[in-house]
Amino acid sequence: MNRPRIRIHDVAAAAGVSLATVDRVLNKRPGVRQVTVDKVEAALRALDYRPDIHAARLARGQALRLMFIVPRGHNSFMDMVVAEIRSTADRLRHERCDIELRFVDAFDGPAVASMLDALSPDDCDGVAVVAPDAPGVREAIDACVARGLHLVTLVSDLPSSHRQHFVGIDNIAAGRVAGRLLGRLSAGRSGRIALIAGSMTLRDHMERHLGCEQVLRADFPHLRTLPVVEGRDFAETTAQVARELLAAHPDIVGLYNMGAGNRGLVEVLRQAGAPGRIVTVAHELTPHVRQALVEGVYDAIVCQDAAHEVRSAVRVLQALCEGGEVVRSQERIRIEVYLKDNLP
Amino acid sequence: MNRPRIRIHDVAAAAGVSLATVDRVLNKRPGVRQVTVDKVEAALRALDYRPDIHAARLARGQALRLMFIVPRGHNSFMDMVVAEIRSTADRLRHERCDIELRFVDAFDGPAVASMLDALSPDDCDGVAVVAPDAPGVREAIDACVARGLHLVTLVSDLPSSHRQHFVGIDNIAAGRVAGRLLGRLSAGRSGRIALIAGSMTLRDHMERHLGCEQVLRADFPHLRTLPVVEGRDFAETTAQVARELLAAHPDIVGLYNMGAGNRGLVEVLRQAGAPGRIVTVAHELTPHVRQALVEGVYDAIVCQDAAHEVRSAVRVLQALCEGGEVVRSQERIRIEVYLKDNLP
DNA sequence: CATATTTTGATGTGCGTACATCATTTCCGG
DNA sequence: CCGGAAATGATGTACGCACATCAAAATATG
Repeated sequence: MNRPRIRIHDVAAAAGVSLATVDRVLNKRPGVRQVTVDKVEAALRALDYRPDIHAARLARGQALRLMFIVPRGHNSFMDMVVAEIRSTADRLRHERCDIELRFVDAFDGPAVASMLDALSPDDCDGVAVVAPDAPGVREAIDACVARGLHLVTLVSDLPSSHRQHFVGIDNIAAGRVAGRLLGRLSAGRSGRIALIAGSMTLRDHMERHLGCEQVLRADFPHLRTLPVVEGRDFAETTAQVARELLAAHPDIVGLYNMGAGNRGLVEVLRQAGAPGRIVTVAHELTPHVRQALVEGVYDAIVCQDAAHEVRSAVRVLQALCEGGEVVRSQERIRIEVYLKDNLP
Repeated sequence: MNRPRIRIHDVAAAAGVSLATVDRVLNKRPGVRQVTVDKVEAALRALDYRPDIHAARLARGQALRLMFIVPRGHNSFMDMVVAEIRSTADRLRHERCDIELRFVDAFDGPAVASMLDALSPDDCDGVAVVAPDAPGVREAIDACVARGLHLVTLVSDLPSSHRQHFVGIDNIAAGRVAGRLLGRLSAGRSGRIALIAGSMTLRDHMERHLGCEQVLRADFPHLRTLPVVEGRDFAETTAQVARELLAAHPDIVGLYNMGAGNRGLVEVLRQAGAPGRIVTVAHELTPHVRQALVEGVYDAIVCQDAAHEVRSAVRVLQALCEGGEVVRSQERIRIEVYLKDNLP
């Protein structure tokens, strides 16, 4: 069961070459004939050699340098992401991994693109970027990867790019969950479902919308959605549009906020004094949302774990940079559902 | 921002002692005066020294030996736990961490106790045990810890013992979630809630029962629970008691299975042809449960992530054994809720 | 066949810690 | 103030790998 560890020495012996040659193959250094490369690789596979990660990092001497690029600006969820990046950076400083955090103007595509364009392998080994779906960003990502940087997208994906991994959730599925919660929690009543997004142009909000509509149309035809209104992810704007919605449509039985701005929305719902009458579903477990859930102003929250996402991004980048392996099950970000009883 | 790493050398210089003395303090070796110990520890704190984990593991030479003790027998959830232990063991073999897996007769207290009693620090450095609430187990755990072994409980806790950590969920809260789901998903109908547990003597099942009753009584008084029946966590027994329940109580509007045996229960519900009429909530996302959720036979699943629990146990044991730090937020096991739309 | 070129071997160093040994200093009681 | 014990310093080795250098061998080229 517990065979002794395989070291480079064993591989060299098995392949009938010297340590130096195995080293050249392992680190893709030039000056080895193809036949020899094949021999060594065969031995590597046969013995299932895997480098001792600790010895490797120690020997490499230099720490891994990772870069996180996130939107600046006040959004409780992003605040949680940033906080986790900071604390993870703090912890990993002692594990040969330096993490730098850079902010870019919220969803300003060209700014993100030019920040990515400015990165070279001299600056860092890997990048995690919250990628807006804006012109030029995809090209900048592809160029980064072509330059030899390792890159993952975080929270917001750009599937058509060459990013090596996406750390985040499937927002269509998240929208479906929200839709089903609205349908099931509204106890069979008929009426209108109000939909609030941050902006129509945000890919993730639109995907949530799509998923929600899918489920409502298919399984809850007695619930009809109102046109999506935009809260711009600001508390004040969201409060304003929510007030207008509630005033204009007395037959609203459910409300789904696909974006941020929950502080404002919660305030309006509290004033409306309608907890229990309108089923409300929102995203992300920020402090205000949490409070609303406990009070019963919100019924359910669909959520992604910001801390898990950051840690996952770091692990994936480490694996990419060091030629390690990604444990897929560990890196799958869950679509979490919170009721007042399972708050973490 | 990026101060250079602090090494033992720096600490020695700051404390005005030699490397050897710092080493003695760090590794709690004897032969250092208290005043000197204090001096060194002050320097350690002042410089915020943290050992380079990679160098440390490399130097330690010997791999960490962890032991997992889990109940033998067929339970889909435990199968998932075991599978994850195996795959984690496989991965960590190359990271200086050996994991041994031992089985003990399911919930046979004395057997668990004697297995724990037989362990000495020569056998392993840390233990994770699925601890049944049986006579002698608590004492055996306390003795293990007293012997210098590091020990965490997994899935099933023994809060009164000296275990150093519990990896698992709060089952009362899980029961509350189930209760709220039953209440909210039953769309306001009145009637009876059927409750099935594996056994009244299992602490976690009883805790779930407690939580569920709390919520139903407080927030859904129109739903009245039936006495708990035991399915013994076997598919056949569970099917049998479920059949009897459904036959005896035509006014059942909801059913909560707190234990295992879901394969049998699903079969009965399918035959009863009542999907949509009876709200059903169960635990753990095993293959059969998953299928039932997709079909609509089950409405919601309350769940803990077996893979996460195993990885968490390993990380915590590593930290305990190596004097590292436990990242609490990372090790909090979530009470997950699954609908058909957010299946992983 | 001689020379140039490529490929391979031999060998060494450094990473930061754990752990061991032995020499030296400090301390304490008598 | 002496002797023995305790405390501390000095030093070295090992861990497994990355990376570098130079010599030796194999191969290619004209």
